Amino acid sequence: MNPTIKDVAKYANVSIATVSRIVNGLPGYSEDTKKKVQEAIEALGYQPNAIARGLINKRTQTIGVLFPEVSGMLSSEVLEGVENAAHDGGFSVIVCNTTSSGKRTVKYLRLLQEKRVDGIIFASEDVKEEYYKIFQEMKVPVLLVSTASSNYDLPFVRVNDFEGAFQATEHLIKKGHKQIGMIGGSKNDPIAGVPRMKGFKEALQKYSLAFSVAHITTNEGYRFQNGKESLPVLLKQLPNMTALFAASDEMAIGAMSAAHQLGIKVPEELSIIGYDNLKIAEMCYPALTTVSQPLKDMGQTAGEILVKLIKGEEKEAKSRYMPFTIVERQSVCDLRDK
Amino acid sequence: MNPTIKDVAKYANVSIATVSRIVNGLPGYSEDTKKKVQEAIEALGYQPNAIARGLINKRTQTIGVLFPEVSGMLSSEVLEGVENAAHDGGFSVIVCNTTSSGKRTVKYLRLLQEKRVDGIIFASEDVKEEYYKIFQEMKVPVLLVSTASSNYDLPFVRVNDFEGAFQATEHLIKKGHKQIGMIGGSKNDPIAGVPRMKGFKEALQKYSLAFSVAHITTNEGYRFQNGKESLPVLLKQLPNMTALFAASDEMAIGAMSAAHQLGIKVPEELSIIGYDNLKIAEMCYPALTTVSQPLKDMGQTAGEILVKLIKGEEKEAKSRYMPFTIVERQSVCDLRDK
DNA sequence: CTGAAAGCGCTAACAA
DNA sequence: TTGTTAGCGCTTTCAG
Repeated sequence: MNPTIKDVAKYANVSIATVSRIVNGLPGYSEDTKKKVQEAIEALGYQPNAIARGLINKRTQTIGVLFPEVSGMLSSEVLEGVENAAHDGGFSVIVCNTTSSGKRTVKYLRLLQEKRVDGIIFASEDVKEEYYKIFQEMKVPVLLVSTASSNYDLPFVRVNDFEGAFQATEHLIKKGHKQIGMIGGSKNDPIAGVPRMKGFKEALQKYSLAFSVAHITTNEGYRFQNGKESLPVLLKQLPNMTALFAASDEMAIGAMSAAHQLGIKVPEELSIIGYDNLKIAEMCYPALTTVSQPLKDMGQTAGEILVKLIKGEEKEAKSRYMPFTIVERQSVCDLRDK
Repeated sequence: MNPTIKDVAKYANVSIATVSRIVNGLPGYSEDTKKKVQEAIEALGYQPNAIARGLINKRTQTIGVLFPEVSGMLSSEVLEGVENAAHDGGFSVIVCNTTSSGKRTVKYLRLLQEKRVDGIIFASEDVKEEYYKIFQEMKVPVLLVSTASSNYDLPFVRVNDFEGAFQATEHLIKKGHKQIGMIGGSKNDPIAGVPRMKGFKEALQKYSLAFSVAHITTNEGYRFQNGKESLPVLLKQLPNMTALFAASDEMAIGAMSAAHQLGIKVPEELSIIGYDNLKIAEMCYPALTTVSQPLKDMGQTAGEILVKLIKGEEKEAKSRYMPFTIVERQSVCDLRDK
């Protein structure tokens, strides 16, 4: 067994209260006893038991983070930021992979409740009523990252997707493109689906360019495969398309891959702009021009806000829109050059 | 405050001991009281407090996982497997990002010790003496994933890197390549560095092909940038190289990117084989032929073994070499066709 | 079948 | 400056 505070007290010939004070840096002892106790701690290799502390303090110094997919490149960057902020604030993070399953999410939420985590970060998924109820039961701060809740008032940290999509499309337009298509997400996705399509549409309209349903393909997910399969159908719908906006980098790269196979040159014959700025965006060829979400920063910010909320340094959580930028690489060509 | 076992007992007019028995599925009560208690639990929304349980059971149902970089694509796949296995076994996982810093690693280990985690998974990094000492102090099972310890006897789950590299090289040779180069890792890396270079070298020798220091470039890391910068120097050292083996997918793709920029066609003029089979391997163009490590499986297996060890279902942990395969895609051409 | 009570390791009054 | 003591919420003997 690990030595306990009692062992230390006995070894140093003091009471456990004194040891506790010294360990916690509270006032109330002489330099002399302090030294004695520290020697005892050293000699015994004493480590305070965080579990016992948690029981009494009602604080576990732990937060839970829920992702739909921990191995996704998007999640993992966000996670890194969260973990970093948590660590700096003296918290540990428990990761939960919901796999987008409602049952699993609820199960995890219950678990986090039993483990008495001090706060929760919920990422990239819509908040169902079920979840919201548990959040309320738990009475711990909850923060949404790269998602928002349509139905409930929960603080979030994310990018303005409408704006991001709008500017991405505008970027294409300003490069002289007039026939622009979009590989979109799901119509039922109120977070990454609808707003990005809306941003695309409104950008076209602002510049008086043609827009119809034929300009967009929708997809179940935002993966490579979705993009790859979407390109041919978009091409059929919009034969003289010179540029496209994909609602995710993975889809953009899928489209790029399909283009290669079809013998379509990127960007000479087809310009592509993505969304996310994952690490792969600069690894593919040609390197992908994309809307950069500050993923790690978003995680970090969410973590920091959550920690402040837990510590009571901040009372009301205010939502944050994070700035995005358009990162120009090689996948978009300028039509005006010709 | 959350309701406690006391509240339930009072509500149901029984003792806390009885509630405890029912909650834990132990025998010793009538159907009648069981019903009463369950109603009380329902009515109060009682959730057992895992912290209090942990204090008494000396089990937190939590494991710690340490990665040098949680946002790496390799780490995140392993993490997914670990999380999955842990969850199935009734454990939560705390992630720790060591950033390859010794100090930070030690700090985390201490933290996990204080939090009384039941086991540890240590990934992708060499085990320093400092760490090993803490492992021993903690007296919890430790499992290494995709790494091994040269100095200490710790169970691991990984791929045989020498064999993987050997077969990757052999694959190139069997496709008729004779001038083969390698973009290697670090000479000081006993895990992914040395064995892969050795595998490369011995494969060449087995087939009586030329080998010299000029056939390998070494790198600090295994990143895209390393590969990108390595290609030109390797090309200078080995001007008539027709194929190369990169010690990681990221480096392979970096080399591919550099090749594109130099106007070298892959695979027609230069074949490339990677190592890892990350998700990006099938996303790049041409899709990367590579040595596939079953990353998620490795994490899953490690998680499962650790859980068994914790539960005492297994006494001695045996190390496991996981099978790898060569995934043929489009980045290697067959010279014999000509 | 059920309850009283001890105690897990610690913190925080309250005394001394 | 120090020690005593009462819990935190739970499990687990040990009686009844």
